[in-house]
Amino acid sequence: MCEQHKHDPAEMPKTYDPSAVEDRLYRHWEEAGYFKSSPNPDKKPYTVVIPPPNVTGQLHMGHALDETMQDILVRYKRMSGYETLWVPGTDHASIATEVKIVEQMAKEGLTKKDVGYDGFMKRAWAWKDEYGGRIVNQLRKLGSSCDWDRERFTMDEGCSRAVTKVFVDLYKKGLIYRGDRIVNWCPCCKTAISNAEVEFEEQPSNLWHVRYDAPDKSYSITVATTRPETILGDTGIAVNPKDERYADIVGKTVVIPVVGREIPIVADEYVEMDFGTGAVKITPSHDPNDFEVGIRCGLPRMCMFTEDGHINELGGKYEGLTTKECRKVFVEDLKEAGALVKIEPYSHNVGTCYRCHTTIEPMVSKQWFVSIKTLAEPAIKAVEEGRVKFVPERYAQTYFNWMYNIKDWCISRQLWWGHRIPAWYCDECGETVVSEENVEFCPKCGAKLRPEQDVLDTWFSSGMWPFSTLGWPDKTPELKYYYPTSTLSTGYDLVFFWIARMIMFGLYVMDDVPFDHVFIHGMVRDELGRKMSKSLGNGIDPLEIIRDYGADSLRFSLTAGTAAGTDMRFQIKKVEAARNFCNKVYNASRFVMMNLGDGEIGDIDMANLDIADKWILSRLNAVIREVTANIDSFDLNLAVEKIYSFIWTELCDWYIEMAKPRLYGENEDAKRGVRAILVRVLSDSMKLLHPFMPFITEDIYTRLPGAEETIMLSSWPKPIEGCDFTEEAAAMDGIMELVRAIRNVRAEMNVPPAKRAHMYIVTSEANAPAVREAAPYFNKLAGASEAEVKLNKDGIAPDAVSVVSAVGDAFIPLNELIDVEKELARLDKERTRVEGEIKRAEGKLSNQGFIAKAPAKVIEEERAKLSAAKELMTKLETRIAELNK
RNA sequence: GGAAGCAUAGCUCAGCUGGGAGAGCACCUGCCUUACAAGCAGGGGGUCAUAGGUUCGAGCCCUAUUGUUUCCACCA
Repeated sequence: MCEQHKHDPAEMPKTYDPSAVEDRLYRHWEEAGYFKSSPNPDKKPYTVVIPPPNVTGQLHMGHALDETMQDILVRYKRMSGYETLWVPGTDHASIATEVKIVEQMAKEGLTKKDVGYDGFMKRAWAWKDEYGGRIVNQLRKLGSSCDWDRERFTMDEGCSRAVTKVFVDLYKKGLIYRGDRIVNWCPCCKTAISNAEVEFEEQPSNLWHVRYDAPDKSYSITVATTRPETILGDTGIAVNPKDERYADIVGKTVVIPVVGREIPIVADEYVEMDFGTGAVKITPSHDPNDFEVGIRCGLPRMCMFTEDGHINELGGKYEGLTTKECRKVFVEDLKEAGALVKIEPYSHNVGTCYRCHTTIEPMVSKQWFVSIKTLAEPAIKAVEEGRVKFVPERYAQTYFNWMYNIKDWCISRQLWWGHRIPAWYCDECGETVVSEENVEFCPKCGAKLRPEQDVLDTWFSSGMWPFSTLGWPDKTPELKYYYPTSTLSTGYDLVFFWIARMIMFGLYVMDDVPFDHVFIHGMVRDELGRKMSKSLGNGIDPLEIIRDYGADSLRFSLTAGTAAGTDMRFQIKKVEAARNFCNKVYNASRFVMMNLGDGEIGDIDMANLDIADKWILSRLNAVIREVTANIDSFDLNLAVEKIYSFIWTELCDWYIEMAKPRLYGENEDAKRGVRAILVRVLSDSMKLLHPFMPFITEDIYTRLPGAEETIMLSSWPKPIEGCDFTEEAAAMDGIMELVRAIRNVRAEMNVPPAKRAHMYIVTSEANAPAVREAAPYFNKLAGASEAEVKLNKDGIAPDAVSVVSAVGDAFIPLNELIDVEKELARLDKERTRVEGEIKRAEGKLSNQGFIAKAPAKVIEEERAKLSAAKELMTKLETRIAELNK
């Protein structure tokens, strides 16, 4: 027995120190192989793939929240008997990582050109090797129970093969094509990006009204534009075909001011007659709408910008200026030429790059696209049919909105870090070869092929994450057993980027959804509700919180008090509250272990339970049921709050106090009984809490007698059979209410806490057995020297302080202390409260509608409440009359 | 322009299928009661944004309004 106590509880320090526990336990778990999983036909699988963090990233609060959610589910399912696999890994994060490497090189005065492709890739892999392990170790600090043997990287051999195979397959089926389209161009990253990667920011600007004259000045037309510099690339002016103002000049030409080029006036439905002047300049190469108009009206394209956002050689004297500089100069020139009609202040949305926040320049260029509608259709259906469920449900709506309006996906990036597009071009005959294998010579003409330089959008590979990590394209046992995965947890910001792509690829490649549930959480904001960001400097480092308070406290603070899917503010006060809870849990367990004695801790002796025992066991059963149901429905906040209040209030504040008299007493049988219950209740509480606070619960659990090797592989608690003592538990609740009432009176009458008093509890025949059983607890809980249970008031001094309650009345002769005025005031307050209660209940019961339509159970409860209240009122009035005598 | 969320105690937020308003922190009072002062006991504090509606009954369902946040679209 004694050796089960790994440490002498008396030597346990008074406060819990997570730093002494967490790293040691994690190392032990990992070494013991508790996180490992392999296909097991005897069990149902539960699979989670981690949203792979950027390989060079650092752990932030968003990760902390995300990993905590996943670890809670994974640990819960593992304890519930599932074969549970959590696949960890990292994302190469093409553009994000490349931006960082370019920045790093800039510090050395180097550019990509200077180091060349090979030199750059060498640096990139070195960077990956240096920082790739960092975030993964930070995930360990949180307690994440991932199977680290299965760690993957989006650019590892297997994932890369998956990417190539899917690309080639889509190409062969005609679902990937290459063409000149208008794309979002980031002049800073020097690459095209997808629509999803553009963020719009409202910026104050102007609406410049510019007049275009006829070649012979016989007519003119004025347009309004927010981007005057693109006038250089104008190839037409468009008006609405119904617009009578311009009807007679449609088909004629005007001359671009300053530039001098002649362009046609065309008619297109796209133009709104009542916006601006009703005439729009058309720059097909630099505006998505103009691009479409250009196609419809047969206007030529003129690309004016270089890839780094400067005016190119077609810009004449403006060549070499940035678009911003050009705007300034060109507007001056327009003014000088007398073509600038007016400048109107105008605020509008400007597209920016989600990585570097540089203003996006829409530009026509040759890019690769996924023909997305074909993939989107089954993905929409899967969610409509509930094969993928969003939690909370409303995010399915967000998903549908995006999917219904989805545009072809630009997947090529003019970057180096990423999966190279498996395409080759023949400059001799113009052939394009797409192949899984490297090809050197043109199959048509035999000339040497030129390989594609572009890489794929990073989300192309992460979209395959749920199956590429399980071995696809190989037919692995893992793929067969673990796919589809179970729950995918992530923030709502990734619904389009990632979730949608995974569902599309999953259905296309695997012919099955990638996961059953998408569990969406919100963003972690700072104390003032602002986004945490580098520029604001308001980010809070989870690792610092872990260092100062422990991972358990961090996890608790991220879980409690926040509903799923909503943003939360990070408050250090919440972490402190969690830390205090850890300490409470720790001290409760210290108390239990200090009082275990030397004998063996047996099973709960069902034949010798007293009313307090029955109460706590009933409560434990209820909490087990509720917490289990809450986790099953993803209400993690409700679950953890219930465990919190069960442990703190019911176990610590009440049951442990009620256990003390027996533990400190002489009766060995009673001691044995109460010890068994304490151990069971504490042990089950630790299990319920374990998914949320893995470290402290393991630390405590493994010290308890009868514990298994580790809590994380122990079985999830089930309600104890035969321990739902409805009546006794209700009676105990009544007694607790009486105790609270007595404490209240003592406090209000300023009775010194140390002052003990003889008490009489007058109760009914029906309640007497329960009250008799509970009588000893009044000593400890209500400051009684003795509590004498009686069926009437005979022999009780008439001036004793009285406390009335449903279960019985307490009388405390404190003659020297009683203050009749005060006592009357207190009773009067009580009477007002009870009066209200009677009025409310009577109101309900006299309502015919209520009687006729409310469920019988509700009516019955209401009747019971009314009679209890009336009984109380009688007692109160009697007492008030006595005192007034 | 479209959509969604939020509005509950001084603060930050819970409140599951409608049946007597909760937590943490803060505040007031009293306690070092041999698990815990990071604690214990007691207390004050809310016409649940506003106006209607449905219902026997609404913080919860419906409609409108106001405020607020976010997402999507991007009419120059």
